Amino acid sequence: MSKPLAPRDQVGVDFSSVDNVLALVRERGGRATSSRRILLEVLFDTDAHLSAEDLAAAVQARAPDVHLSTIYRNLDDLQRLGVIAHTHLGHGPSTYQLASLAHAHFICEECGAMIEAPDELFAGLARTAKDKLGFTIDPHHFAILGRCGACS
Amino acid sequence: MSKPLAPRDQVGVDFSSVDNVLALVRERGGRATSSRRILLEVLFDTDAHLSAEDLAAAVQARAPDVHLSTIYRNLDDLQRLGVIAHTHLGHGPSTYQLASLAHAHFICEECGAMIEAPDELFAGLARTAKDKLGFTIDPHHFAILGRCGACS
DNA sequence: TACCCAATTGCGAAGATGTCGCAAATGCCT
DNA sequence: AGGCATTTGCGACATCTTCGCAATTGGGTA
Repeated sequence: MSKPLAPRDQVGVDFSSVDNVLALVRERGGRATSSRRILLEVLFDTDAHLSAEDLAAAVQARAPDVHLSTIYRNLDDLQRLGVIAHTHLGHGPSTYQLASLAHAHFICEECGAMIEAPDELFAGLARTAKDKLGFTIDPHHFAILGRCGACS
Repeated sequence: MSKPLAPRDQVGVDFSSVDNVLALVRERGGRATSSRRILLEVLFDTDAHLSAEDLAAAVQARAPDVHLSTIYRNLDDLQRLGVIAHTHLGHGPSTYQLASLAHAHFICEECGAMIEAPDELFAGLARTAKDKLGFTIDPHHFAILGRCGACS
């Protein structure tokens, strides 16, 4: 399970449950290991933005020997499958969540407040960037920094 | 020279030359050291996006003993004065440039291409974020990721 | 069901980037 | 020229992430 999943191969793929994802993992030559299953259960069970360390702690609550590096490797694998995505919320560690939950973020550089935003907000920029630069933006991967209302 | 410069104190401040900046440094209780001067000369002399290591290499070409940590400290100081700004271009180290040159960036997640963009492009998003979220965006600090025309 | 082998894991080391403490050196004011 | 606060060189440390490697394990096959 090492190559990225081409978009066309994802047609009809169902990421709606841990078992479905694990079935996909096997289809791709991967193994349904217990650390993988527990990690997925944690991810399916939250809508928070968790760092690799957070996830390791949650997984280790149920399987203490799972190593942080295993978490990182599984996160990479699941990301290549398109099941999860990671986001950079300003400085600090990356955070991970189910790809289906992806959305944009505004982070206040002063107080650190995070505002989650619907993609519609980026429709205008997406169109302009496409028209003027030929660039297709991904508003999810990196947060937009600035000042929140309270701090500005 | 440890406190940030309040915006009102910047009225009329002239950052247009190394000597002017150094004069400001002194005004604020700092010293016009040679590592500071050389670093500023390097920064004034390029419009590229240089990492701390890049800058250290450039400075060390003229003063071999300047340590990387000195570069970091001087960059912090100059940033607090508002002379320079740093930008995150996707993964990898921060890059630094004169604040007067600041602009937005689009980075292709596939090929790494960087497109520099005028701020006008963000006018719509800036207004929408302000209206709907009370949030004032800083489009310079973090790049917008996505796919360039060639890769999408 | 036992076997086999590639996929995965635990573990520690190492890499990348940035920060810090401290004693020595150095601007700059008088 | 002297005094002293600022700055510097240097190495250690902090944080986040990746990697090498030998041991383990999932799961298809006989």
